[in-house]
Amino acid sequence: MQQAGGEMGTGDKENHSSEPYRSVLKTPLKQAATSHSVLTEIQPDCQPLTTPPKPKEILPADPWTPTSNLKILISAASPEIRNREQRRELSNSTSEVLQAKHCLQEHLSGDEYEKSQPSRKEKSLGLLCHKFLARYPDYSSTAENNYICLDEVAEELNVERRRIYDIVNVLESLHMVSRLAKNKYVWHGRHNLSKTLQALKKVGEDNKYTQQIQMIKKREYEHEFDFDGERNEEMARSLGSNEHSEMSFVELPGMEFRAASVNSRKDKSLRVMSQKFVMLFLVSTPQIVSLEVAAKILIGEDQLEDLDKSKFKTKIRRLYDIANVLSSLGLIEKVHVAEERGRKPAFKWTGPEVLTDSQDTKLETTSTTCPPPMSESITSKEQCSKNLFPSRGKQNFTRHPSLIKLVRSIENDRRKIQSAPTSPVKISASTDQNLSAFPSKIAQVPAMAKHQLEGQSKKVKEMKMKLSGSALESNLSSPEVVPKPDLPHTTAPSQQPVLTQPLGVGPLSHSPVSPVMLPQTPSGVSYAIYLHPSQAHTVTTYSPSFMLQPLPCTNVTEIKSINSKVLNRITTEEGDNQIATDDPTKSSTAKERSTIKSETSSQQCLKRSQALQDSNLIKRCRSDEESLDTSLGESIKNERPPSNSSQMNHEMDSSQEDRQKKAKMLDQDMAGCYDQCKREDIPEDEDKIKTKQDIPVAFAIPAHETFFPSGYLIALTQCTHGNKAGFSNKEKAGVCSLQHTTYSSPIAGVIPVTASELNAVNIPAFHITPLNIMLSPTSIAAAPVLSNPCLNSSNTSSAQNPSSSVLNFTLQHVGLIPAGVQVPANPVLQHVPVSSQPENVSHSSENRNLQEEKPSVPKEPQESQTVTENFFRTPGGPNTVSSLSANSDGTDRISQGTLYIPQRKLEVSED
DNA sequence: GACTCCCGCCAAAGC
DNA sequence: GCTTTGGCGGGAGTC
Repeated sequence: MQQAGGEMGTGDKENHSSEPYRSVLKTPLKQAATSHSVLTEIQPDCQPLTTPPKPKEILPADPWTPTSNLKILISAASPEIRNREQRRELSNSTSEVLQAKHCLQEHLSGDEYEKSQPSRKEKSLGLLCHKFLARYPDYSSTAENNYICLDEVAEELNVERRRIYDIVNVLESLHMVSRLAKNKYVWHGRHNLSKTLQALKKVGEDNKYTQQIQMIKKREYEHEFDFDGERNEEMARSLGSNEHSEMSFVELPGMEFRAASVNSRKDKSLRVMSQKFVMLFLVSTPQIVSLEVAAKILIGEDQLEDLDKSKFKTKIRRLYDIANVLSSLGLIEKVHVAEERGRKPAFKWTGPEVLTDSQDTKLETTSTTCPPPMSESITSKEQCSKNLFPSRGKQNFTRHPSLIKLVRSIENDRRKIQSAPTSPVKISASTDQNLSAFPSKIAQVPAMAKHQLEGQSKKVKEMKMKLSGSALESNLSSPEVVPKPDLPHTTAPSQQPVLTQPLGVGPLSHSPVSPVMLPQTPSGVSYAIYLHPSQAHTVTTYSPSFMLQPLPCTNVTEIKSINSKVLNRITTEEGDNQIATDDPTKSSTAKERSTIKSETSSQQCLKRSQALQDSNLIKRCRSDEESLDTSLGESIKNERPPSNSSQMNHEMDSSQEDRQKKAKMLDQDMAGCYDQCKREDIPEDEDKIKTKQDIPVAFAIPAHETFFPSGYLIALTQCTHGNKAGFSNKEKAGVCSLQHTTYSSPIAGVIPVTASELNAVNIPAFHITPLNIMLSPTSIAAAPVLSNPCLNSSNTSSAQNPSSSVLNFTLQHVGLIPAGVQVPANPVLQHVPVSSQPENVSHSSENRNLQEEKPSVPKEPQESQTVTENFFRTPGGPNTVSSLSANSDGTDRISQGTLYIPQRKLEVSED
């Protein structure tokens, strides 16, 4: 009896006032312990665990047993059983319940009684939510009683009303329920879920949650390594002053909250938190959000400066509450992401895929979710959007000027080059909200296959094998034509969606190297940057807009090969799972990542940096020579129906045919090389942690650069073993991979090549010798992960200052000059304008296992060259970059040297 | 020891 | 003034 009194005493006031008997039913272990302690305290000589005096009350007909509570729980989970039990239970009087409980306590020892109680898990909010949801249909009908009385529900579920509030609040955030009146809610089910998710995603994009996540991760990294305190503060201020801090609850038209109370504490409301939490998933790619990041973002929106442990812990608690409900809804799933300091809790979005574009709501529903209407009116969305930020002028985000330029340029190029309906460009929608002008439907496609591809390294290997075989058989000169692995998720007729997506990383990857997905360019080229935690911040901080050299997205094999062999790793600090799209290749990359020596990466990075200049030069040249355009169009034609290539098709001449033949031959060589690479033993261990010194290197390339040289794909897709003379098999493989990557890339022209290099290789005047970059422990390397070969749209504005090597290559392939002839480098090419997209850099912390273990190509240091921070910028502004040769001897060649990326120094050597 | 998250205190808002 | 809501954080249970 005293125990009962003690329990009552510990109940909250609402229990006292309105739910007296309910508190009796709740049987947390904690209460037992409390009762015990109370007894001990009040009656020191009382045997806490001894069976209390048996009351003389009549034993209940249905005595409680150790499994009685479980039965109740089970019945609650099953609507039929639940209702039956509930009816029976409700028919019982309060006294009977008390008697039952007392009886149970009487018959069980303390331990037994505890064991008889539902375990902690059985009382979890998630299970409770399941029970709650079981009461109502997923899709309510008017015929049903959809009203929810909190008191009744609480009673029926034998929980405090407080817990019901937790559930209802989250459901409210998804507009699955709405408050009708005091203690009264209306059940909507999932009817509005698609709309809500769409709205949330839109809001999340508008709020630049992607960037916020990037910043958070950047801060984490910087804080962890204590790199730059000032920058940390700056970042903190940036986040703390985030204009989105005032974001209010997202409402759907017609579903505004009726009660003012819902907005009274909205700033910290579980509803708002829930919506923000969901937003993070919807805008992230892969759709995995760690609790830590989510909590920091949510806190940051409140008061970053007040960030302390207690607040953080509280936020985490709330996020767990929300996550439990969302998990019950089948929207998320708990996972863990491995980090250097151990694994961290995270959640993966398992709900319907949400597209923000028009008709757009493509929902891959979960087992419990029925597909909502496929289309939502834009008007509705706009209304919703207005609702979301009724009073926030700041909500209108403008595209960065550089992006506007880029978009325009790309659009122009697209009109010129891409006319086919199946144009890859269309498929590769930008995931960057800043590039919202480009529908991102396609960008979402990769995510759809994420789950299927995750953890399927075997599949990836098989795909690689297929690709390799295909490559051998392929007569296509362009990597784009390489048969692409069957992607289960690809629903679009065009091949690009999945493949053109940036090489994502397995969401669960936990390598210290954080893969960062760079925002896709409007043309759809996506990039992934793998960041080493210790270097993540460097590049992005000051070169926010640089982009990685795109790799052909045609197949996984290429990517893998690149990652494992050539160390095309991109290290930027910004961006974590944001823009990275879920690509099947991603998982393969993450899982098959092998360690690579930084030297090799450095080499390639350096090369690419130079290539960047070259690409610009090519662009410039292209504007002067139609032949270049023809070449570009030709490459495109190879993978498109002639009828669709309006501008390109009419210019097939003998020189082009010649080039195509060359391309075929080279492709075969490439395939062989590729095969070789494929055979190499590539570690699949994702968890191998690299030392900070073992820095993956990748080269960041301005976004513009990635678009340009698409027209030269044909010539660049080749890889000849002869070029690798002097290299070991692995080295050859690496070189081949590099070449493959480089050449097959639409931006092949971006790859820097010196005249001497051209002489050294047999490949069509365009060979890239592996560069060895010696990275300091803190240096950053970025590697192209994936490119969209289909995205041939080039930015003429960015075509500037090409290097002689590229020019030679171009001219040779165009037939303007003999293969052996070399055109002198143009010393004028010192600065290459590049578009910056700082805000677009994404960072994926979940995918950090990208460091390769494979030995890198031996470095052969020669000369040194210093590249300033401005490497990614030009004096003209954020959209330009200084060439690598800015501090060199005036030539456009980089044979060896030090590459400085924002406060990071890269030791570059060349073979 | 860290992670989870149940539990209920208690204050704000609602009626 | 009572009730409803729900923010919040202690601390127990779990891993």
